Amino acid sequence: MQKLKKYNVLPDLIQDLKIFLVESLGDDVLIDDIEFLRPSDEVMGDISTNFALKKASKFKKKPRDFAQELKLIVEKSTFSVNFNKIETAGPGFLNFYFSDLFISNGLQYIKNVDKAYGSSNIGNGKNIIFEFVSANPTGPLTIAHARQAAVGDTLCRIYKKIGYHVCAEYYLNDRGVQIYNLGHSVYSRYMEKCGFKADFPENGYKGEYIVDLAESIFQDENKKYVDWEKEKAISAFSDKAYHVIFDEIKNDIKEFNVHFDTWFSERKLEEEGRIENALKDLQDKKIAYEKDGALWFRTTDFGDDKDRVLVKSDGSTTYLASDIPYHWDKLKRGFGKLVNLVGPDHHGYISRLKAAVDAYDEKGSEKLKVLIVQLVTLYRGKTQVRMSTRLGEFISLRELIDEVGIDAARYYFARRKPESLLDFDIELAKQQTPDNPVFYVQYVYARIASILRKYKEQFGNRKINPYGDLNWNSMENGDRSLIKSLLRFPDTVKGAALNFEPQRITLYLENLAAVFHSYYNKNKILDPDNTEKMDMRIHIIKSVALIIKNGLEIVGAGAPEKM
RNA sequence: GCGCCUGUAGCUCAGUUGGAUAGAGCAUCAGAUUUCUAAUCUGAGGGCCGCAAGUUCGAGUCUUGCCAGGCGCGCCA
Repeated sequence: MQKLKKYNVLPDLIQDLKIFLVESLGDDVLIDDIEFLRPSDEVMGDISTNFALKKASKFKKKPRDFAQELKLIVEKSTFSVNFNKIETAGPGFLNFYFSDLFISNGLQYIKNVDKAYGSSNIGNGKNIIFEFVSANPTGPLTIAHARQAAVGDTLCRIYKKIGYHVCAEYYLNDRGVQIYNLGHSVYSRYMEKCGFKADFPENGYKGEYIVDLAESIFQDENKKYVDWEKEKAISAFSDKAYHVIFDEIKNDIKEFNVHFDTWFSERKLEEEGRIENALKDLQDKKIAYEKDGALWFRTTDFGDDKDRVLVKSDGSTTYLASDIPYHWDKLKRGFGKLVNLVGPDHHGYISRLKAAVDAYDEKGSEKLKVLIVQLVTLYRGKTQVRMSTRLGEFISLRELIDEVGIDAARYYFARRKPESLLDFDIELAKQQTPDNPVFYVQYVYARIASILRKYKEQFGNRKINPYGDLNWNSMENGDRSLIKSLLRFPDTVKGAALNFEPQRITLYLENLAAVFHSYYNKNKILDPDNTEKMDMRIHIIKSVALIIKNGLEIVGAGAPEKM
């Protein structure tokens, strides 16, 4: 007699079942032909396959007959122990219902691996780099940056979970015309402060923070710079200003629970001569040429609709000129996948960037994934808040953290598909009403924490059954449904990662929370008259709490013990 | 004009990458607490999935063409 095949994790069961079916059916079937999905309704089973429906014609059989054959094959196999029943249904679906053995094994597995539950080794240690935010250090981060930060950080956490070696990087534009504008703006405010009439730059930054910076320099060094030659002073002010602003950016990002591994400096790229080298390289390869006194990148060779300027006729370089060696550097560092999160205004830039990486590596553009993170439309109640960094009108990340709170903000940003526009009503978000789904999810954790406190208080002296000795016979349908929700977590993490869709995590959490709250209302957990059931349920809700906490952590929010 | 995104309930959005009877929250209405946290739960109403063709056993999902909205198309960043 063959040994029965027991499983702990859903993906493993499905994978082996596919392999088994391929072996049983012979050469004509590929593993990718077989697909398992989740029926829309629980009464239609826990997992189901449409294989019979899809391939019946190939086997010259009627779909329902074919499904019936498959049903018998699995029933006779060593897999049958994982299923309570298998049924053919509809036009030719085959529906599988989990056995209590599979369900209880699954729960036991969650308990055993604890915090690692949901992790997998799909990435197999491959290197992936996420570049996001990368805002110019010329002003505070806005709410649009906040969304990018939240989405990027969450994606990084998800990819770590599925076994990738992840690098989160911030590309710092610490040179160039915007940094000059920043210095010039502060210089003008400083000169005004010192009683001189100063010309404010046309594209200068008009925010109040510029005045504050000038004020602070005046406090520290008084009228020291008044006699300096203008350009020299502006250069000094540029340096001072961007360091102060960049430090604030770093602080805000850290407080927002967002982690960067590396901060890549454009200025350093220039100082090391790598921009120049890259341009020379392109010219040697004849994919850059001079025309009208400028240097052009022949991006049309790579599918762009027109060539792009690298060096302007005034001798200064464009962003693209720096981005080329920067992205080559990413490839040199051994990243097999480059993910860039950018705003929708950079959309036209994608083909340029693809050309840049292709110029270095034939497969460069396959490795590069540019994810557009859409804008946030901000509301205060019904009124839309218009934003412009240069005009100094915005809601900063700092204000967002202060007003809305980190948990709610992070959760809110993770909740929507990155490429969808997001309406963010500050008034609503800061009200902390039940409208806010993060509280609904966090409440699960707080409720369970409360039950566990009470359990310890009332039954703390009781000897608790070792986990393996739990009596699963007392499982009811409510228990089964709740555990089955828990078994979906690993696949959810995988799907969120491979599709770059963090909202799948929050969606899962809200669904799990709904299942739990409903369960809570119907089932008494602490029941001294039935300690076997109580022990079992304590283990179930501990696992629920574990996954809620794991899930919230992925989106950067916390799980409070009390609310 | 070209390109990208979006269009699903009154509102905000899901829809597991082509599956079975299209879902949830809010709002509206009707209920639930001698009980572990009511920030909760149970139920009801609410739909031309923008429109029209096509692909096939099967389409909210894929293709094409329209319609509507948003954004981008510089020797700006």
